[in-house]
Amino acid sequence: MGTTQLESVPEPKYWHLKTVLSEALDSEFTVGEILPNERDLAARFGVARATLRQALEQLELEGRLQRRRGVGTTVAPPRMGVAVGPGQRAWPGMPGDDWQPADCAFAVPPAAVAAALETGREEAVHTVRSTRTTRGQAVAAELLYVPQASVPELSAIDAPSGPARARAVLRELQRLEPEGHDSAVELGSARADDAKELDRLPGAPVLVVTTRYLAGGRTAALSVATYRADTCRLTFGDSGSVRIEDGPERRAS
Amino acid sequence: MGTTQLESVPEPKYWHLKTVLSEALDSEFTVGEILPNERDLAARFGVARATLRQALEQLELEGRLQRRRGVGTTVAPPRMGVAVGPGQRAWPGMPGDDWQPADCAFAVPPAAVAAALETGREEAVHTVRSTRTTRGQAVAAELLYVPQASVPELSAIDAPSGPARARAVLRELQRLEPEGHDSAVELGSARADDAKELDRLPGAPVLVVTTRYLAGGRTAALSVATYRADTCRLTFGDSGSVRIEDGPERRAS
DNA sequence: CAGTGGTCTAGACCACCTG
DNA sequence: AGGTGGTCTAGACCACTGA
Repeated sequence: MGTTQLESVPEPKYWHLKTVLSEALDSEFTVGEILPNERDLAARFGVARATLRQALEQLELEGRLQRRRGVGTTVAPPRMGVAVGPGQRAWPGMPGDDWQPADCAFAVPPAAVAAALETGREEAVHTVRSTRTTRGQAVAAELLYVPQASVPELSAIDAPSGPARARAVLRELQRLEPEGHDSAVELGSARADDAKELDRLPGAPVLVVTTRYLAGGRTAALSVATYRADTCRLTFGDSGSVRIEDGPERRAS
Repeated sequence: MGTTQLESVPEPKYWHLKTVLSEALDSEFTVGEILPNERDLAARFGVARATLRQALEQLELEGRLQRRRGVGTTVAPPRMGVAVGPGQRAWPGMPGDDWQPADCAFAVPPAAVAAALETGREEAVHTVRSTRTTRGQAVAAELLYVPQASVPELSAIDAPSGPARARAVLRELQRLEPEGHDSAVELGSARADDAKELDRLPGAPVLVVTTRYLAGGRTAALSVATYRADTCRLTFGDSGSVRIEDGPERRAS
């Protein structure tokens, strides 16, 4: 059959829509500008609102848009680079980092954490909750798990919880000799509590950075940090960060 | 008003559904097992198919499920750790890495890449396309941009494209004195070509690792590697990788 | 060819924010 | 109170896989 198949693989509407919108964002909008609302946009492009939303969701995932319920959709600024490698917070609680301890508890951690710490299944550990703020915006929430064995000097007679306790745990931790650390990054979705701290809805995409701190031949502490995937670019490395502007210049129409 | 508000913030159906399914996956399914189809599941839970799909999408994003059109939904194995830091491919083309060069072109790169390489806006660079395979599965697709200035010995008289050319570029690159590199990780969605190589649909969530290779005080090469976010956990660090099993044991029902 | 997940529609109501 | 994005429904058709 000599039929040449032009456009034999029609791309989905939402995909085409995303491309069109993306180009419009580059050429006709400035950072912070608000877009027309979803119902208007859908009508303008002649698609159902759900289809338009599929395109907007992708653009938000890529950090191009920011949507807030009750407010509207705005053009997002370029993602900010956030250092997570050596040099930045080589050891938890180092001065000068932008982490703010918020609270502390002494409780049995999730089984996965207990396994990594090599503690018993029912053994309680110090759990420090912190928040990382960059340029005035909360970008990450962290849970730091510290076995009692790592901070033997720490007595339970002080406040068993609260910010003061959190700082006490970090202070003790710093007295150990750091022997290094290693990290892993993976995609996740924000739990309800993390979402609240990050000013996002539950289920928002996040980059989960799991870091193991080594001292005395053991895992002295384990950090699980949850970064906003929409606004952050995590930088690793020994000599500054890669600075790739993401796309053509953004101009007003 | 003394009305205590129990359940004043009812969680969305899809969120509750996700929790229920997640627990079921832990307790009643084994890795690789196929779930009932979406229409059956939706009926079983008494929700619309779109709502059920919202829950499945989240679970897939978290690497718990794997869905394939025409086939079905299966329980995904734990994510595999993939090393992207020092030690693994300290310099592109090192022997023993699991990257496979596929092709090469000599073309003008995207503006963002040209800026990072500090090349002219219209200056063509060598562009090597590679694929990374781990345990028999394609996990990443990479574009490596190499300015002509980094490989001056390379003449254009050999094959201007193809796998042989790709290897030639990498070979020349290895002759430079590596001075380090730095990387950044961010969330993205797969372009059509990357999606095809990774056996995913366009728009699938990916982790984009941008690495700048330094030599002679300049950026000698720039790598943009696209990793499957659903199946990969990227590991960095100097002493092995963190191995966090993600959740309770998985058993058959 | 039957069955799967992927796309799309046209509605409805809800939660949240701001004036 | 009015407008925004977020959730949900009950359908329909399409693209792909495998027997």
